[in-house]
Amino acid sequence: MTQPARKPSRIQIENRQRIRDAALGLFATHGFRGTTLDQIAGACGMHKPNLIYYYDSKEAIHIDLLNTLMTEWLSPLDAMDPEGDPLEEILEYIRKKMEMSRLYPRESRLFANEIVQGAPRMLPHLERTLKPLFDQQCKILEDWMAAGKLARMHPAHLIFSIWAVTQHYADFEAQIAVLLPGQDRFADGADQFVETMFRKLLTP
Amino acid sequence: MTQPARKPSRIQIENRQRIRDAALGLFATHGFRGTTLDQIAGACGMHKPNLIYYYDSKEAIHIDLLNTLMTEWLSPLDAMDPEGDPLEEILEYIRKKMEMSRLYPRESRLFANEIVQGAPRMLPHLERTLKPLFDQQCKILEDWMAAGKLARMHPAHLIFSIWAVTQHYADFEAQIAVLLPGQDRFADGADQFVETMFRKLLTP
DNA sequence: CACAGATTTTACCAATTGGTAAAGTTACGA
DNA sequence: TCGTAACTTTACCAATTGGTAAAATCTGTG
Repeated sequence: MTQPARKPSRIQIENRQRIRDAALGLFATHGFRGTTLDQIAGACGMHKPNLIYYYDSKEAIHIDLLNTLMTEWLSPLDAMDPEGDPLEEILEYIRKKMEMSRLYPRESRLFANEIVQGAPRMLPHLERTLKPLFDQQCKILEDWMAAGKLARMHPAHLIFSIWAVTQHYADFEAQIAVLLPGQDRFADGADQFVETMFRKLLTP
Repeated sequence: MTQPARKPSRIQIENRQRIRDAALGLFATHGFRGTTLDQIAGACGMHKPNLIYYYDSKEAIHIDLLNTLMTEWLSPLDAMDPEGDPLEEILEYIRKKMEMSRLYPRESRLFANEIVQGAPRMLPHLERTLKPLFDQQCKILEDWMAAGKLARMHPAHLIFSIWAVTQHYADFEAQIAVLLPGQDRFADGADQFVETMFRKLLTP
């Protein structure tokens, strides 16, 4: 499966990174089929066959991106502490998600693309990795609500709404840019709005 | 621009509709470049050159879909009445948006695809059609807040959050299906959660 | 029915695209 | 510094794809 085998050389590490970086932006905006190997090659100053030297196929690049995405993407959710202050734990999670939309919009859009298209290459990942984590966090939320520390609501839909609102700023950036022109979409009040919104929702 | 010219015959009307219906589903899930004319032809039981008989090009089909989408998509937003009860007007808008996610997920995903990819064919539409309507609705919201009928908040971000949460159920359906398996994603409590969420947020 | 125009089908084409073969070049340890 | 393995480049290919030409067929109307 992996191609040149054993110890990746310095050049291999660097060039694979260059390829991933170029491919990430292209896949995120044009989708998998909308991106050509020539585009990726051009974006990272390499020749097409050189890509295939580092990755078996175009699909292999995509899969590699989705794999690394999956782990890094979920880390903030994993960090919620059942022993911490419920409201602050959730608000901190929301802050991290907003920061990710600001710093890594390409990753957010890559994920959005994959899910909108029915998650053809991610369904197993979602089942094996996301689902258990999701269930676990739902349980934590339920316990907090049962203890009266949070307003009662459907925990799954709460998580969905957090994902929806925070990722919207990355995924629908083009639309927001039209509707709030000239403004910094984040500095402008998005963070404050989102924090206020969920604080109001969650306070018992 | 338009091809066969004057009065569209019965057959033309029917077949264009068949083409649009097939293309909508395919564009929504595979994106523009990820969809082939052969796929569209196969999905509506026609031959490829027959599509070109009714539409000048693949792009013409896509543009036609986006045009009709744009008008139908915005109609619920347009229906908000400045004279009505603020909370009920907004909640009714939210209900309509949830219903649209339930009834027309393909349209929602087509729109999402287009925006995630930077709205290459919709930017003018967004500027000319959506922006004025958006500004007008923001003004209405501001007036309601100034009159103390709604909690004070940034009206633009309020609208974004409504769009984000309601469209999430259509656009991320594949993810939700994994996380809430076997359940009807809408009947299960999405509507109730969303209504409660925004009622709590908006109540002064 | 007859027939003109509308519609459908078959055969085809040029460009693009993912990928390969193999020759050339570079980096690096002995 | 020399040789070999790692890396890069050039040329190429088969399949796919958007689209065309034109023959075949169908439809509605006088």
